[in-house]
Amino acid sequence: MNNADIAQVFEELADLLELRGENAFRVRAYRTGAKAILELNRSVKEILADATTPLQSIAGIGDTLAQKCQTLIETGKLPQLEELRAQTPPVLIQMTRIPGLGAKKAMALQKELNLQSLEELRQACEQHKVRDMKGFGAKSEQQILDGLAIAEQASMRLRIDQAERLVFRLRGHLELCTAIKQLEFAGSYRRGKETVGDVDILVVSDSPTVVMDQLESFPGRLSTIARGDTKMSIRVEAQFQVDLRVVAAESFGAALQYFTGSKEHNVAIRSRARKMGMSVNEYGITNLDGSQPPMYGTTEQELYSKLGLSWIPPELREGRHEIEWAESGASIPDLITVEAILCDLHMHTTESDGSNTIGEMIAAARKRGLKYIAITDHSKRVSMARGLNEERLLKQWEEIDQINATLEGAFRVLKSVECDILEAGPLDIVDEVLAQADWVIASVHYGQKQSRDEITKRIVDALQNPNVDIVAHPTGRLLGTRPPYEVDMEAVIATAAQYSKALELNSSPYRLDLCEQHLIQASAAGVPIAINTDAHSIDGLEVIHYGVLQARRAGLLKSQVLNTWPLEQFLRWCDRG
DNA sequence: GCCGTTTTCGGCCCGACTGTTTTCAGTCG
Repeated sequence: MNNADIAQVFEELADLLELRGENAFRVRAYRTGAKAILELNRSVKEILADATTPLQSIAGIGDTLAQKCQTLIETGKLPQLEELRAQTPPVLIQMTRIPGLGAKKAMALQKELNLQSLEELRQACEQHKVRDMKGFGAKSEQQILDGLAIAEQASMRLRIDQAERLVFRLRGHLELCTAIKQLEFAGSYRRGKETVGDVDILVVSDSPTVVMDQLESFPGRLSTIARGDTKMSIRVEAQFQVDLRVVAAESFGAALQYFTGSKEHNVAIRSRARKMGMSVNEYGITNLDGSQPPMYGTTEQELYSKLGLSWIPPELREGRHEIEWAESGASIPDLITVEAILCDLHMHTTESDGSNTIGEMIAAARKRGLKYIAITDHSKRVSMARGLNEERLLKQWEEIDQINATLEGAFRVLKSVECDILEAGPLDIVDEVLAQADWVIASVHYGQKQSRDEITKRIVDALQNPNVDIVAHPTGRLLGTRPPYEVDMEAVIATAAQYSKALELNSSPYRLDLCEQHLIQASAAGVPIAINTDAHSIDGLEVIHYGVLQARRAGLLKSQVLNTWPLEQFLRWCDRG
C-alpha cells in the first residue's frame, strides 16, 4: 500500500459514509485525511517505521486515521471499508451522479423501491412510482429521467484548453451585453486546474435579469438548470454546466473570492474569519455580533487584508499551506511566471515528426522572447515519427553548430535528443553519441503496459545513466484518454534527487505530466523541474502557459524551474558530472 | 473524525435555488 492507495481508501470511505447520511464533519475528516496523505513527501510506511514522527503530527490525521493507516500498511485492507461496501448497493453511488440527487434522496429511493440498477430507476420513474413518494413529485420524477441521460455524459470534465475555448466564446457573447459592468471567470478555471468540471462566471450589474437573458441566448445553450434572482445555471454542449452569479460592485471582490474557491480554501478563510470575530460571505465581511453591514468586499485584496493576509494567487487556493504563507510577516513564495521562462528544452522539427524546421522553431522561440532552446527530435525506435539514428543525429548537431556560429551569442540552440528508453531497458542511442549532446531527454513511448517493477526499473536505470539529464512526461498519462503507466513515482523522484537529475513538467494540455502532487513531492525532494512544451510546430510553443499554471498550483518557485536559469547557469548544471 | 491564543467537549463556512412544502429539507457550489 503506497500513499495514493491509502488516500484512495479514505476517499471511498468518505463517499460511503456520506451516502449513509453520516455526520458531514466526519465525512470531511476522511477527505481531509486523504488529501493530506496524498501530498506527503514521505511514504506512510516510512513514517510509521520512524518513531520520532508520529502520523498524528500531520494536520488532518488524528488517532483514528493513524490507526487505520497502520492497519492498511500491515494487512493491505480495512475491515470497516469492506463492511461498508457490503452494506451499500453499488447503484447508490451511481445515483448520486444524477444532478439533483444527493445522498438522502438516493437512499430513500433505493430503499423504498428496492433498486439494484439505474435501469430499474428509469423504469420506476416511467411507471410513475416515484412521484407518490414523500418528498418527491412529478417534477422531481422528470428531473431524474432527464438526469439519467445527463449522468451518462456529464462525468466528462473539460481539459483546460477546451475550457479556455468555451470561456472565449462565453466572454464574446456576454460582452455584447451593456448591462454588464464587470466580468470575470472564476472557479477551477481561474485556479488553473488541468481539467474543469464546470465554468463559473461572475458579473457586476444592476440588472441581473438582462444579464441572465443574455446568457440564456448563448448559442451553445442546451437547457437551463436553474434561474433565480442573482444566480443561474445552464447546460451547453455535452451537458457541460455553466454557472452565472450577478452581484453589486461593492461585493465584487468578496464574490470573486467565494466563487473562485476552492471549497477547502473557502472553509479555511471563513474559519479564520470566525476566530477573528468576523463572518465572510460572498457579499463581504460582517462582525459576528451583526454590528456592521457587509464591508471590505470590493476587491479580493481588501478582503484578504482585513483577515490579516496578503493576496493569495488563485492557483494556490487549495487549502494546503497558502494561508500560513499569506499571514502577516510571511510572504507568498516567488512563484514561477511565464515571463520568467528563458528557454524551452523539448521540441521537435521536420527532421522527425515536427512540422517546422529548426530555423522556423528558432525564429518563433526568439519572437516569444526565449534566450535558448533545445532541439529534441525522437530517436530511431520511434520509427513512426521518423526518429533519428546516431548518424542522422550527429549530422543534425553539425548543422546546429553552424547555426549557433551565425547567431553570434544572441541566441543559443542546444544539441539534444529525446532518446527512447527501450522496452528491454537500454537507451535507443549509444552512450558515445549521447555524451556529445548538451542535454539529453530520456522518455518512454513503448512498453507502456509493463508491470510496475519493469517500467519503474527502466526509468530509474535511465536516470542513473550519466548522459541523461531528465525524464520527459514521466507517467505517460493522457488526460481523459490514457491512464499513467504503473510507474512508482516515489522511486523515480528519489532516484532523480540522488543522481541530481531533473524531471519534466510537460505543458501539453493533453498531458500536464507531472501532475500537481508529484510536482509537490519532487520539489520537496529538491529535484529541479523543466517546464517544456514538447512542441511539434511553432504554434506548439504557446502551450507553455498551461505548464506554468500547473507549476504555480504546485507552488513551484522560479529558482526550482530549470527554464528560468540563464544559459551559463544551465550549462554548468548540465556539466555537473 | 479533528482540534484548541476561550475550549479535551462542542464546535466545525455560508448562502441561493428548487420542489414540495405550508415553513423547510435537500442539493449544490
